[in-house]
Amino acid sequence: MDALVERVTAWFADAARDLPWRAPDRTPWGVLVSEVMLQQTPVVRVEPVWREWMGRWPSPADLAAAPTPEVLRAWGRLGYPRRALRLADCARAIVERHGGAVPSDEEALRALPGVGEYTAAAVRAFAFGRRAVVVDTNVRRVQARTVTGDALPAPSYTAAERRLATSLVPDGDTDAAAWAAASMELGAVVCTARVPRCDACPVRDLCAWRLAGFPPDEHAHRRRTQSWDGTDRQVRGRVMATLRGADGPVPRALLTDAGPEAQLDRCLAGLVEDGLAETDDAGRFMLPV
DNA sequence: GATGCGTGGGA
DNA sequence: TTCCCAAGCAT
Repeated sequence: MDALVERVTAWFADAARDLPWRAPDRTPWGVLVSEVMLQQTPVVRVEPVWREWMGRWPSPADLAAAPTPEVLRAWGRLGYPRRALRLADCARAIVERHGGAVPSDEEALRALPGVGEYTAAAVRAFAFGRRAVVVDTNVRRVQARTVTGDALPAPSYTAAERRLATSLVPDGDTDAAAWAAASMELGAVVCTARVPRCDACPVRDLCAWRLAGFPPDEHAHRRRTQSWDGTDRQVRGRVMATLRGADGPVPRALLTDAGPEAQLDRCLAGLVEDGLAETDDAGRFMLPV
């Protein structure tokens, strides 16, 4: 197991992508912002938004004071706009609870809006260089293949995976943080889900999945292909795109292209409920002030 | 523990 | 074209 960690870490020292939230002048806040934006959203789409965002709101206090419509417009088309609201809530919580400085304690991080097990660990490791068990979808896949010998991890994160991940993390802060970054990077650029680049892998000779002859994914039948066409998500996305692009309040009549009447009303109510939209006295819709 | 939640690009 | 899926979280 040591060889796995050492070699992946050594590989990373050379192969790491040059990302702005990894720059020497990065801040804990910048790291936190990147982690939230990267929740289910690819690096290539996050990078330009992150740069714009950090130029505009370089500290938690800056974002805490930002008007919500500007926050939602700056979030743009990253997807899951509730993350933008939570990030603003998170900024306010950091100001109120921590004097405007991102905490390094994992429990305090976990208590922030939009920060779960993964993000708290990632911020601790990447922003503060401290030891943490950082397990994202990349790490799960790398573990599943190199150690367990499976093509892909189970659909949901298991206790066994957490135990294995914990056992792999080196003792010291520096080594642990390096392993976190390296294992994620390997999964992101080499040990990819669809077409892994095994010839570029630093640990192909010890990979349990390869040594077993690349057995197929045993969970394939359980991986539900998430339908998209006609979903509330699609309708909500269309409504939000319209509201972001509008200068002022939008009459409901201008939103009917988003979906069937009943579904539209359900989605509008949901967006208001979620704090992503508001109505005025005339019943028009807009981004929440 | 299962669901709901956006979006766009690559195979 | 269709399908898959990308640094998860909250409920």
